[in-house]
Amino acid sequence: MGLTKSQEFNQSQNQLAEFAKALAHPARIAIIEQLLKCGTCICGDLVATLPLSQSTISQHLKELKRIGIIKGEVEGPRVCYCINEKIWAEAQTRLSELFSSFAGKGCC
Amino acid sequence: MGLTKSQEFNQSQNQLAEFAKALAHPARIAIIEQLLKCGTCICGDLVATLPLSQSTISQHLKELKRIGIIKGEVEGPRVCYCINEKIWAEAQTRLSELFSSFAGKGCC
DNA sequence: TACATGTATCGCAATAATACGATTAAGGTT
DNA sequence: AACCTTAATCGTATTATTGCGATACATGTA
Repeated sequence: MGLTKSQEFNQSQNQLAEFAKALAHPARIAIIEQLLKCGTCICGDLVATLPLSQSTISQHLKELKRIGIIKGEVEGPRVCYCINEKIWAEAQTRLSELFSSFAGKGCC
Repeated sequence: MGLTKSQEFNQSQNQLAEFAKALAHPARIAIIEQLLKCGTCICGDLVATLPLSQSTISQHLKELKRIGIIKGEVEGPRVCYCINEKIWAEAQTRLSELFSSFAGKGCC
């Protein structure tokens, strides 16, 4: 049917998938990298840096905001974006839990 | 246009995005969790566990295999899947690099 | 060889994501 | 108020992803 059956999986699995989805596009990786590096930036900075239009970047920012990874603060006519420390740390924790649960049992 | 402009981003960004994409669906999280827990399993095990059809699960396995996160070994009539340690470790390294590069500079 | 088991692939349908131009909105500045 | 700057949203087109049934394939077993 083409409808992702999220409701058939548990909350932990869906949350992990959401965090991963935030990182699942090179443009969003680039946005996050810039935020990590600069601490803060406005949409216009990203438009100047990335090979995408303003509307597309705005859309990616919206998606990152929806997931919670970043937050934006209105600052006059512009919006200042930065990493949402709390959610960022949570994503880190959840993902590293997943990775570290590998016991290296080897293959068949 | 709808065409992801991967070629406009660097290899590191694309690779990170690919690793994240592997984890960006609850079904694939569930598959990976089962592999982490059991060490190894066949497609039929997953079909018994997950709320998805055999063909859909086979597709997710194919995607995970394409990215390299898992590998499959033919074992008689069945295929034995397991985590590809090397790639798994690389994904872990790359992702934790990203997360740990946060200096906590705070927002505007 | 005929059959059973387990997996991959094909074909299709539907939803989701990506991207852009144009427009709207919101906040300063003159 | 008129205008400029900046960002968000709308509308649309295109590609990607998800999902399933049916079928093909591959490998054992009777």
